[in-house]
Amino acid sequence: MSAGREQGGTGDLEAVLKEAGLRITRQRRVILAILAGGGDHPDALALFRRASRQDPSISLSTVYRTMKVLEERGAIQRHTFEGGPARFEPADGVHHDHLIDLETGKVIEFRSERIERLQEEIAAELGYEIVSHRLELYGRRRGED
Amino acid sequence: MSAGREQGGTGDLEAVLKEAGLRITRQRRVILAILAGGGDHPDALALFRRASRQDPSISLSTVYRTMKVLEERGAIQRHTFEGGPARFEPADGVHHDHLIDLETGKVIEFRSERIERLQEEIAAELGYEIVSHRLELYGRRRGED
DNA sequence: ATGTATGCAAAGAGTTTGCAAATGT
DNA sequence: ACATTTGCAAACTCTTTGCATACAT
Repeated sequence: MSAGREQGGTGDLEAVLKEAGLRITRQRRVILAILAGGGDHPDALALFRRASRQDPSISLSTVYRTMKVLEERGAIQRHTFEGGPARFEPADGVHHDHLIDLETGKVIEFRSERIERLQEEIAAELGYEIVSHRLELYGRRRGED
Repeated sequence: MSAGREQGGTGDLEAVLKEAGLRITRQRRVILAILAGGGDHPDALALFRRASRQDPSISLSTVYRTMKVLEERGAIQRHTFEGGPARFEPADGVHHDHLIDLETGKVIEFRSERIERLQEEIAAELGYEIVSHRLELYGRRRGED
């Protein structure tokens, strides 16, 4: 099992847009920078608030539209954790799962080859092939409370 | 790994309400029977439509309210699969995970002790204890398409 | 110059809630 | 009898969309 995340450069996401023939607008530049630099998993509203600080003209619609475009290109991932709104993170190529701290909402990433393999086996036994999957652990720090 | 579900009797859910000092109304009786007898994972609207057939006076609010009450008592589970609305199933005591057929939306239940154990290990390594978790495989039948 | 992206306001899906009337115990 | 539950409509949260204007290329 492994945990942690590598910071992707800001340019990665802009490159995705450029290569798709899409435009790098002032708003998108701001949003992408936040997404690439945050290292966390903000929802649309959080993104909007952070972006507004740098450019008060940005609208929530643009945040959503930008997320949609990036998601379609596979440049970001959209997660819908229990209950809450969708949260976004830059796709770092390697699939990983999430542990959500129930007190703080903080998200810890991890990856387990063994679990990945087991999932494949299970799907195969049931006669299926996996297209995608989602493993989320909701927990609290040990020795708290 | 194991798959399948056992049918719980209709009385189970009514008993939960009774023991909680809540009332068994005509509407609840209908909704609970559908839930217990369906063997599937209907969303609120599906539940509402099926219930309406037996009792056209039932409202969607009542479906939602009934789900909430049962969920609070741990008698049912609420799942929010990718994108869609919440879907409900009677809690059969033993935790299980889900494989969702992407073509049909059908849900197959399974349980893997090994995965359960691995999850615990991972959480422990990260310094957490698991409160709940969610493992969903999205796939398509092999040899199709 | 041209098509793309934007902000705004309105609409949409899913779910919850306030209220007065109905109903289970 | 009396608290609980109901149906209805309105409110709410999150997200998408139509449209006229602004902007990147």
